[in-house]
Amino acid sequence: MASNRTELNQRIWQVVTSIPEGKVSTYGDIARFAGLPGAARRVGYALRQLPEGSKVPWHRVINAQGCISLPAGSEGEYTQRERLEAEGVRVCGGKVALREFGWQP
DNA sequence: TATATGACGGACG
DNA sequence: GCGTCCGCCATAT
Repeated sequence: MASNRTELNQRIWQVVTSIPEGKVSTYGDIARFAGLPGAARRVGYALRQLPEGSKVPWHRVINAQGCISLPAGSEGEYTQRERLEAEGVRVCGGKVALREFGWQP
């Protein structure tokens, strides 16, 4: 058996990869889909460990408020915003309209 | 074993 | 709508 850490990361990444292009999801929802309701923080921790060049569309993951959780002005925040807009997800005032782009299985 | 931390979420005033 | 506090899970030290 691999460590829980590896399995949970794999499971979380799997869910994130399942998000279709042009849609976004929240940490809490992902945690729920991964079988860990309430472990939103754990999702953030897993995404933080993602290596560059991973095929995981981590930019489609935002917080329940529809905002990018990364520090404003940081490289990650910039990259995420650019990628979302490139996929057709409109980011107004640093916020995303979950009513329209929120992905639900 | 205990304490602090984190790309969070929800409740409360 | 905004700022604050507490709870959740796993990891790191």
